[in-house]
Amino acid sequence: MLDWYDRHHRTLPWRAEPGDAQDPYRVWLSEIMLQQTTVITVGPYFAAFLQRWPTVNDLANADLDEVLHAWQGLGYYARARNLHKCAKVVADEYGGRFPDTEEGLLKLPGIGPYTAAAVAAIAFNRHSSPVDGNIERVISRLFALETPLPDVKPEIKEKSAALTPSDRPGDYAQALMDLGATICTPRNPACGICPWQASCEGRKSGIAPELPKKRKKPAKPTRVGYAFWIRREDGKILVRRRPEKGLLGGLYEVPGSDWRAIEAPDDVMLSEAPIKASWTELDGTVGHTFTHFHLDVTVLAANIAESDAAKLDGSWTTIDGLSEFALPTVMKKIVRHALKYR
DNA sequence: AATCCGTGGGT
DNA sequence: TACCCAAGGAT
Repeated sequence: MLDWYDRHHRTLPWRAEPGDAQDPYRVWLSEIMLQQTTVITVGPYFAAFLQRWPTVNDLANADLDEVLHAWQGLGYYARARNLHKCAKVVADEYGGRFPDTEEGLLKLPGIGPYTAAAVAAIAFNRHSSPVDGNIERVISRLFALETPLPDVKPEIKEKSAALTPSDRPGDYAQALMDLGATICTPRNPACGICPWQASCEGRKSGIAPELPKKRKKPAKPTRVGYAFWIRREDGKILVRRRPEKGLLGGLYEVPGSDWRAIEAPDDVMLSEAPIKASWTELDGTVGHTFTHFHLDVTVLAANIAESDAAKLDGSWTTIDGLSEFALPTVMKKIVRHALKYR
């Protein structure tokens, strides 16, 4: 496997050249960003973070709002909140140095079993065996494990750990992930060029492409709601910061109603507007899909007097000034819709 | 243990 | 279109 890795070595922004020492900060930052996120998506975010905050101490000294702003669009925003929290812990309690063991790393915010093992192996050459989605796929196929996820996870971890060599465990882990990303792919795996084809039980029995088995996910429900596009006399728009926990926590939003499974009567929705006003319903709706539900938002627009605006909580901003706020993708869509139809 | 938590690309 | 999937973690 390491032979294959050396021959097919991918140069990635966070990966040190062969023989060079790894920077734990870069390894950690990349691993957090790569959680449930593709390499191609992470690239520019990683570069921007590294340029703006070259060390963990720099990141620790940033404001959370700055970090969320730099993270906007990447999703799973709890990662950004925990990233910042973790940087502060490392800077303030660990002298700016990451713990160099799996157990030590596991104690830090935002670092779970996978990331602790990955950073320990890649940054500190510890004999750890991270198991991500790629490695779950590779191992379940190699041993033809037909038990569905997540039940089979402990068995995968056991098999994977037994295979991990003492020499270059970090490169070994990255090799397995590269194998899963480029050859042992979810669909149409390229078994013919796989370095493990001779010993792969899944290939022998012809079930490799169907593994790992997973339980079917429940269908996503649709929720509906209103967004209130409120324009002050000077043309500025009202935005507000969402609570720090939960969906899109800590990011900014165009004020809105609750998002409900069933459309509520107009008077209920309007009672949730920040202010009484003469609303104009804009054409069409804004659709967005989150992890566990679809959302359809209707945008209501109103111009309000300066005296009324003074009663409202939030921040008033010009259209251009919106770029200074951390807006999740659904809110960017709402802004675009409002500007198009208003 | 099961649920919550984003987004963009591929098929 | 409607799914699936991606270097998962917190509660």
